[in-house]
Amino acid sequence: MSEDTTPEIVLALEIDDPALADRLATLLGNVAGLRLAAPGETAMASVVARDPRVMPEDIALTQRELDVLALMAEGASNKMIARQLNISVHTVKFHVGSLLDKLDATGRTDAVAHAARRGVIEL
Amino acid sequence: MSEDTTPEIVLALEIDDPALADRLATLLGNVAGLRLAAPGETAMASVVARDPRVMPEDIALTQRELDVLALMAEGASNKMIARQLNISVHTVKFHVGSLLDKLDATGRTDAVAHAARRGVIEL
DNA sequence: GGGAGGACTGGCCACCCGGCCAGTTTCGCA
DNA sequence: TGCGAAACTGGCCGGGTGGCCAGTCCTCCC
Repeated sequence: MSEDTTPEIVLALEIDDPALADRLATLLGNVAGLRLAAPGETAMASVVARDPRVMPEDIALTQRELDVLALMAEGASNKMIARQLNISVHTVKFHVGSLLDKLDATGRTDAVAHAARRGVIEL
Repeated sequence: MSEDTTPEIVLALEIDDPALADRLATLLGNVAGLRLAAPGETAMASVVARDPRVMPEDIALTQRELDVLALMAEGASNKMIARQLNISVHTVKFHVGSLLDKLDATGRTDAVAHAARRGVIEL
């Protein structure tokens, strides 16, 4: 069938590491049906670095901590989280405390930022 | 040098759109020197969707607000921000208030999350 | 010269946050 | 069967946060 519909995928490279970026550009540049985005062009998808700094899973958050963390990322207060999860504010504080500890954060804002950086949560 | 170090690039697909993900998987699956990551495998880079929310600067934050925002994302308290920027805590609160307003956030955590989502700051 | 906006500062105050102490139940596992 | 981990709850309290009021300096622009 003729490819007049040309479902060509435009990919952007967003890689800091020059070496890796170069290799990717070389490899991806020769793939039919795929094109690297021109500077400033709007791409359909991007290739981003998945840096090797402490990958998740070694953080080991409990399910409940994940619940609390997700609501924290929404900007919810302890009171709101308590209401949402049907637990007391004290319990929320308990989980928040564990999160600050495990994520090595100084406060809830820092905790959310750290978690997002490590891919534990998605903003 | 010989290629015993096998510089094979491991790519992860993090695309929500099933159609796009499928096409990418097909295209990228046949590229020599490149491999798609197995589920759970640590990838060197990821292919992510470049959603159309082009993050325009319609938010219009002042330079000072950006300064404060950046430090907020680091988990800094108002006091720390004041010290860092050599201004009073009151002024920091003033800027934080403007930030909450402009970013439509309920608190500093929410503000940082919103800003990160819109690409105003990088975590 | 007068207005508008930005940056900056102060006081005051209700509320929230995080850390400390203490306790309970439930569950899985050795 | 006992023991640890997880989840849950309470009181207390110092300090942080955010919203309100007020004001002073600038600079840019009509």
